[in-house]
Amino acid sequence: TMYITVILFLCSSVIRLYTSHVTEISCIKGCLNFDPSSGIPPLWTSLPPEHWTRHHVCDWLQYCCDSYKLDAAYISFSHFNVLGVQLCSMTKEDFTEAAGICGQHLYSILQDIRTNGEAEGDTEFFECLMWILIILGMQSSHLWEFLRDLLLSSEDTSGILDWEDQEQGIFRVVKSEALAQMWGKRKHNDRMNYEKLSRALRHYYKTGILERVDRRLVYKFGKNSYGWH
DNA sequence: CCAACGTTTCCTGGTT
DNA sequence: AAACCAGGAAACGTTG
Repeated sequence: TMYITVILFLCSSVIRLYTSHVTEISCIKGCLNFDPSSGIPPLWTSLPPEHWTRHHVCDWLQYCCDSYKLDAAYISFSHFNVLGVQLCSMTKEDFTEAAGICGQHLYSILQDIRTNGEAEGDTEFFECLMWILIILGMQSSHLWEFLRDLLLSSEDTSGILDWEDQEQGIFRVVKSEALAQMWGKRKHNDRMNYEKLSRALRHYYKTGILERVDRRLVYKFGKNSYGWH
């Protein structure tokens, strides 16, 4: 239970963080600079260049050669048998001496990483996490999960949806149309409204996902829902 | 291509 | 009167 709760919390936070920036999964795929099917991204991507070991520097060179189609024959690898700190202190001239025209490319790539370093490391981390969640099929796409995650998130939901009694799983829809808009956004459907959302919720009564509460805009999680305690 | 699933859309009629 | 609620019926998109 603890494990599931932690995973659910992580999922909802990461997904919410992401859906606010990215509208489509394909977008996320496009942002990634590594092939998810071949495993995790190289370690150096999550570290600032200043902290790279000789090995990281080597990996980075290899990556640059592959990704930017640089000819390794022009690169004097002995010049790059250095620590990250030393690599960062190298001037553009040093790079040119070590790898000619490729050196200038490498120099600008490195400077780019250094300037965007922190943020890139962060987004990279979340992209990676996001991918893992998608691969594990943990992106909740069902309406009741969407509501549950919204209720569970510490994020300010601007009083759109609130617990009435979390122990019993009773919650209240505060701003019905705003909620419908959020759901519509998630499903890329701008024609969504509370009339239709509530119809979908009423379908849940027969499957035990929700139980009826005879109060306007109040719903209750049923025995076939989980993760809201 | 099929079928099941989870809605989405539309609707009629009733309640607060 | 506006906003909700109850479900039937059928269309729809995704997934297995």
